[in-house]
Amino acid sequence: MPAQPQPGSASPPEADEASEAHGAGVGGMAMARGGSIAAVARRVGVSVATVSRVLNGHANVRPATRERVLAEIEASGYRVNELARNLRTAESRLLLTMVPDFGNPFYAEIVRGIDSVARGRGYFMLLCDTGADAGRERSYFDLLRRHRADGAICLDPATVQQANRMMADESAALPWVACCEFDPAAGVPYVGIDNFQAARDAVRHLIASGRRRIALINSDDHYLYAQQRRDGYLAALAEAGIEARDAWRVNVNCLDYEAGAEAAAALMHLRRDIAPDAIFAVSDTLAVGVLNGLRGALRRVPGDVAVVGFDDIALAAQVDPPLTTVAQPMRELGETAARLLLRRLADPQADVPGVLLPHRLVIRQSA
Amino acid sequence: MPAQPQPGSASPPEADEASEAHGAGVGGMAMARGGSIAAVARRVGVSVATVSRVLNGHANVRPATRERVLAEIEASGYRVNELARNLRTAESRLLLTMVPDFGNPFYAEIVRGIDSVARGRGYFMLLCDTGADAGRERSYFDLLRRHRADGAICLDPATVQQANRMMADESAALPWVACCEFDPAAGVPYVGIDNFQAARDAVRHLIASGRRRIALINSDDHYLYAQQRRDGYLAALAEAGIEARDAWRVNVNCLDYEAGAEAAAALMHLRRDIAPDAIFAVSDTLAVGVLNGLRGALRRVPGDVAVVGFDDIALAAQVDPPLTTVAQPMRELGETAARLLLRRLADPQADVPGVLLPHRLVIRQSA
DNA sequence: ATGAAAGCGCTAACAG
DNA sequence: CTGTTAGCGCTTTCAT
Repeated sequence: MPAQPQPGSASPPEADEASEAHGAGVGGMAMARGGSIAAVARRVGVSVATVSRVLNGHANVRPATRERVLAEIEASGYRVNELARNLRTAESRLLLTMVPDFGNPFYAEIVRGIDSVARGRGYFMLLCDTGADAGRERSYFDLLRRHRADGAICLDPATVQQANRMMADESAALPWVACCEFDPAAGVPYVGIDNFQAARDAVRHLIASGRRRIALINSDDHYLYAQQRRDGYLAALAEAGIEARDAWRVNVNCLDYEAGAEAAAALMHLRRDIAPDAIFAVSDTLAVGVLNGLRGALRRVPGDVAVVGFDDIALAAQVDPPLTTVAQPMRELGETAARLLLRRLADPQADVPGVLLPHRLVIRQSA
Repeated sequence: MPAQPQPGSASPPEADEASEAHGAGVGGMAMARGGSIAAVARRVGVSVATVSRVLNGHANVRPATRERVLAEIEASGYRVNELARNLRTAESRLLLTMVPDFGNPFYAEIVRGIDSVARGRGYFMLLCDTGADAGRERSYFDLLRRHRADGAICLDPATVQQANRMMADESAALPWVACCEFDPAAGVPYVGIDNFQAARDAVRHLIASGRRRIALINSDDHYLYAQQRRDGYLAALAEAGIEARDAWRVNVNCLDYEAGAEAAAALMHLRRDIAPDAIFAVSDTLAVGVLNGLRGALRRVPGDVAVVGFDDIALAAQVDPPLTTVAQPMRELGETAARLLLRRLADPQADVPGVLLPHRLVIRQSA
């Protein structure tokens, strides 16, 4: 490697370059150490094209020239201005992720999966908590149209449905993928699990262990995933010849602990002969709340009431008793969503498939 | 409002505009409905400047003209290209948030606070999980230098320290604020709590309720916040005349449930006469793990061992027994961090202060 | 292998 | 009140 000035002793860039077209004055953008690509080019004595080639690792640059450019970049601390690059290449290299609530560990883990593959492919993540401002005037998809992000992944069931509804044909044209909540008929790439089967598996387990009065704490029935899980629940009851009582079904509009605790408390107020001896909650956070609500109602788990959750977040193994739950491959869900989106971005023509990932019933001690 | 074409019947934009300099061909950027600002201007019969003025709500546009422009924008579905705007205005309107682990509800809630004020001021959030790729070659602060984000908020203690160390003077020059982990001497704006006091409060509570053999499960002692909490712990013991045993202090390098459970199990293996009758964990996630570890060791909480956590995440109130903990104003921490950063961005000269927010001991049933 | 030059779409002087 | 115009810093033909 050629001799270079020490980083600490690097001369103040541009200090005496009178020919600098746009100086480091107030408001100018070239205030960064190293200035613009033009400044680097001039100092090295090559053209901006050459510097650009070096920057982007193009092959057709003589090694000696490349070295000189690299040395100057190193010495001056030059950094490419991605604002300019983005305009020129017409891409932001940002992926928009819409999540209903990243306080929920389930979503947090999916987001992690997205982040990991995105970063590996040179993209960063724009994160929007859709629950943060429900009364928003504009669609988050506008961020795509305004070129703020190149593509989007939507984890929010409400937003997924709104998208499928509001932009019947445009929806499929925009580069986005639905994650967890999806409508195969919408023509939008998606990744999720077989919610019907998963719910049926859970309820079958409850039935197999002798429970007959099984309650379902579900999220809003407007959501497809909620409908599918409800249907799986009903199917399991039906095939066991158990009459499904309306009183056993409660819908909550929020998946937090309190909602689960309240729902469980309400369920325990049912007449003694129809009071549930099992509760299936469609989210582990809900189920943890259920455990708490049951404790408040002086019920033992699983003695008096068995509890099955959904997702298998890390917390599920920590509570008392450890939660039996339907595991979703959260990490893979996020990774797959990102990969599908990236594939779509690489080739807008490619028709990206919908993919279903396997779920798994994890039996611990709550049921 | 003047008559406008229905959205559904809007004519296909640019379809027959031969004079379009850069068409909607492959690779062109103006493929968005409505084309570029120039296309809108031409269709309305005004200059690009006028359209830009309307777009940006500048006052000096005749109402009639404004209406015509607005109508065309509405009809064509034109959306401003933020890539171009960003280059021109030299700002990305993105805030970078670095978090060590957004699976931890503590950070998730802070991030929410950041997101909420950022969005309210027209900024979006670039979220990076610093734990995701520890062996990264480049500093996340490079994202600032490359103009990928206008400013940064760092929630990761390791990254905060690295920043303070690696860029002694440059650090203070970059627009960023430290959150939760901070060094007042570094000259970097920050927001956090008084960790020393908070820890002392927690341990004093334990002592006041008759505990004498108090263990501390702390994070890595390299972190300032860990040192401060340790000192608060030691101070409380000292003022009560309790000798601090080394065996009572365990450091973990990860704040997840398992780490807490393991630490608690280890602590319960101590000789009977020095086995702790209380455990103070510096994070609620750790404390929840402790509860689990204690259960495994057949200890009762708080009967045999009292437990105090830190943060007061929503989960704290749900576990059995409900966790006594030091509450941090998570939401406000995030909001304040964002506000400090935004203030710095609005006026680079302004010297933004460090701010300490109040903590509060929440007494539930674990201690 | 290298350079000259043309913009990407937008904002903001400046001029009228 | 409106238009003309000069770039923002970069990538990328197209020449040489």
